Amino acid sequence: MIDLKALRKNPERFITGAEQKGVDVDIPRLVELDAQIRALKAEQESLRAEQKALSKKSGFFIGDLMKKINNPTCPESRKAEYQAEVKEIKSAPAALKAQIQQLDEQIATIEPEVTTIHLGIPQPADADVPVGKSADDNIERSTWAPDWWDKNKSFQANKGFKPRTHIELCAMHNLVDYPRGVKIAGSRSYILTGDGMRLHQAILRYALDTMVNQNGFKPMSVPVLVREEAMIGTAFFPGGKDQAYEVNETARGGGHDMYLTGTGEVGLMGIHQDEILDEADLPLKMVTVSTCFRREAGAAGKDTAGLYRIHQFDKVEQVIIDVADEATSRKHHQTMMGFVQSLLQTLQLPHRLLQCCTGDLGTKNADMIDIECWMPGRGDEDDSGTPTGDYGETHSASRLYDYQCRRLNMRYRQGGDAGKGPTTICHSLNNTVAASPRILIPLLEMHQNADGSINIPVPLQPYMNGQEKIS
RNA sequence: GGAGAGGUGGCCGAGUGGUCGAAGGCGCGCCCCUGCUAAGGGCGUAGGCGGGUAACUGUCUCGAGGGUUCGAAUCCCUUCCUCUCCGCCA
Repeated sequence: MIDLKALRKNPERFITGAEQKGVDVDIPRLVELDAQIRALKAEQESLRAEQKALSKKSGFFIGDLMKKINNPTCPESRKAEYQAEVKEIKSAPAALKAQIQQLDEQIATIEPEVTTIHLGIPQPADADVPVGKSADDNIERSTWAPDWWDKNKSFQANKGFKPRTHIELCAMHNLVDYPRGVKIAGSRSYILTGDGMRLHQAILRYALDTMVNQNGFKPMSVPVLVREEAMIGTAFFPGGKDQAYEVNETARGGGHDMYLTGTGEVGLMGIHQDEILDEADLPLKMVTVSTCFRREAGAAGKDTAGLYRIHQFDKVEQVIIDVADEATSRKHHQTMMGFVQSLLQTLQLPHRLLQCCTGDLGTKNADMIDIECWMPGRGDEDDSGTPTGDYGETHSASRLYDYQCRRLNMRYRQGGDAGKGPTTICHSLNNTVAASPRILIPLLEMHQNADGSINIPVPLQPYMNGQEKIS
């Protein structure tokens, strides 16, 4: 959610920002309605002030008269007299009341539209984010590959044999059971079996442990079934509503519909919703591992085979909540990406950093860097029917300034809730640490041997009881 | 699922229709007093929105939403949440 004060001051900035992100939102309309609503409220407030003053002045008189009237010993003739007096005293505030109510109605007709437009305005991208329409306009910033891999050569040229896709490798070693997954849960479902499940757990645990033990993040277990407020607060709703599974509890008499989260970010960011944090406690660095649910609406037919695009997966997610300072936010962004890069390096996975263009940022981000791993089984096939490989997104690092925390009403100041001085809305960032089973794709494909066996990267071996190979 | 109790400021806790944004206590901050640690005294201590360069000021908020009333923390309705007991249960 953007700052309305900032909008009043400089609507052009937000209009341009929305255009660059390809978001259709009527900002001039909001500016107009905002002015209207403020004028109405100002008028209403002055009426209220008058009403209150009158009420304070006459309250005791009325109370006193009412007591006399209600007294059984009061003669009827006096009662009528008192009643007339009460009626007169009441007439002035009563008239104000009607006016106030009328203004209330006017405000109520405008307010929903204001809220709808307000929530729909995207955070303008930072000036250094390239302007573009779609993922095609994203820009590669850097690449990394282990010594034994030359990214300019084919898989065969690098390793001396043709690659099997992760689908073939999974079938070969019984790592995944797709048909039974589909039987249970429908398309895009799967069952990790045996070493598949072990490897999945190993990478998650390795990622979590690294963040906690080496990088100082606090591990959290958070709800994945949440209220709509949490989805709106974290800015996934209203825009992404069709991407989330809905648990329709109201239809069966429950209090609230619930939603399954598509990322642990929702739970982590929701923790301190509506709180005033102590500046001394910042930054908050938290990590969670959670199951993520995504409907993948609109992706029909895309990446249907394998583990790439699925409805349910597990993800280790990192977030940082800190003071409202651009330089600090930018620094955190780099640091968080650094954690991912070194993780991928220890796993010997070639990858690149991709600067997302304005059109690919999503509404809430001022900046977003995707990290993509090289997946030999993706991409076009050559003449012999062998895939030529391609990068596939495995991580996404977002920088949001105060856009998300404003919605969450998450603030900080000296001394926290009981402290003094002005409150400031926090800045937030989030970044994938590892999402599995998608990360298994490059892991299996890059570490396969000519005979189809798969080397388990050294850091994961302790999590697999010392096992070095899947064969 | 059944029965009951309750939601007030950072915390505890008063307040059942009128000057209550809310007594009192704790905590916290500043100051004073006091020659050791301790104790005492004074003042100050909610957030949002709007207006003002500012001092300041208007308004809203006592779980949430709605209603009654000239006036609601206080009355009515709805709802959410928490706690206790029973049942069930990973």
